[in-house]
Amino acid sequence: MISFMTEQPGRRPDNTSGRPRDAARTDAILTAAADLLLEVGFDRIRTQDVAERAGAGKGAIYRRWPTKEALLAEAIRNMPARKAPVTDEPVADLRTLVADRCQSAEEKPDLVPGLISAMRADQGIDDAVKEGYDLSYMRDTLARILGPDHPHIDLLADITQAVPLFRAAFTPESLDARVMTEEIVSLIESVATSTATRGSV
Amino acid sequence: MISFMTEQPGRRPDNTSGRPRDAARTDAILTAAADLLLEVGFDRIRTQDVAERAGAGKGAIYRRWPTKEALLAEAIRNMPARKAPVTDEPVADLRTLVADRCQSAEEKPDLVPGLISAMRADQGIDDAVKEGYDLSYMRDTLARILGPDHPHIDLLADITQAVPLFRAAFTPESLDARVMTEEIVSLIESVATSTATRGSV
DNA sequence: CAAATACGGAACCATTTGGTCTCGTTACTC
DNA sequence: GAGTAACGAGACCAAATGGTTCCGTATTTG
Repeated sequence: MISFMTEQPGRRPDNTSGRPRDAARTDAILTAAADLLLEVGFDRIRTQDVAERAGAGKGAIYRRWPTKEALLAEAIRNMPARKAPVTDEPVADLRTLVADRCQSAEEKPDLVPGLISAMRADQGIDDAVKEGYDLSYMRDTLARILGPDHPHIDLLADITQAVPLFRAAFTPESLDARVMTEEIVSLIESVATSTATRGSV
Repeated sequence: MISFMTEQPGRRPDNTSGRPRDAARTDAILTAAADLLLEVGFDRIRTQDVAERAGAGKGAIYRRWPTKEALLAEAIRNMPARKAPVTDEPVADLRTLVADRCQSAEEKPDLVPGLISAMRADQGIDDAVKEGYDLSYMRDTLARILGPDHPHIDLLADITQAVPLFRAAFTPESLDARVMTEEIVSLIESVATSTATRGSV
């Protein structure tokens, strides 16, 4: 998480005089941006929409961020990171993670496609998204099931993200979160069985 | 493949008089649109670009299609369908298909993200893409390896499409087509082994 | 040859939208 | 209280671009 700017070059030469920035406004704007990101996707957000939802004026936005992309990049970085549950049942932990991913794809189908679209249009967005895209929590969970050196961990981790995204975009009719979760977990169990049978590397 | 319009309501009440439409122009426009689709992705195509590349005027475009989306929808439908090779080595056939998919993701990383973006903006594009999205060739090949009733065929077929797309969008540094091909084929072989060991359903 | 329509090219129009500016007001420091 | 800057709201500006129209020309039928 990156904190909002406390000073802006050329705008606030003397930060002791005048009415101070309202931190609550900054927060409201970031929250509005994040909400819209989830609801309609990046490419359908207009600055006017963000301002209205935050109960703010566009001036309040551009006083804080130089461009729309800078605002949304910060909103993206502010989005909460996933954390992996750790119980003594690794497969149950995996199922929780996969289910979460599948549910997101089902309930907020516009988020990731919108991000893909935005990453193509703006380098700052591209950086922000890639920076936040850390699948190590998924790889760790898979490692507990398959063993730390299993050759398919990276691919399986990507699969847990890629398949829900893909189905949301191209075959929304096969996007039942529960079914998809079981398909994916079942596949991973199958891989685990295969390895166990043959003996690991 | 859908043929171009031979008559337009309100535009050509009498199709025997006047200079006829030039079929070569129609073709050049569709080709230009398809090329741009592969090169820069849907959302960066401007009608002016299509016209220039086709050596045509914008008038020639709008004489044939009512909107930009209609033109590009037809260009999408015109794109050649994949066909599955069938030898007596199903795994080799699979590798060919997967490699093709991975190479596309590597060489034309803007196509599919651009389509996703465009599907969000226009229903006609959404229809055209989904109509052309048939993974049965991949499922057939997988069925030859895993058996026709294997429970993971649908998921694995989606994986062959989704993972290259995902990596192209989010982790381009891990987008080596050869490596990715082997990862995916190896996973599928692993699943096949697992099934064979346990006996099929 | 006349009528009709397509052609490329360029000017043109209309809409959308990111970003700026202004106004009257409010909240802070000195 | 004086000075300064943030606030919401809305007018405003500028760029991009989908789509139309017009021009002079070429190609068809009759």
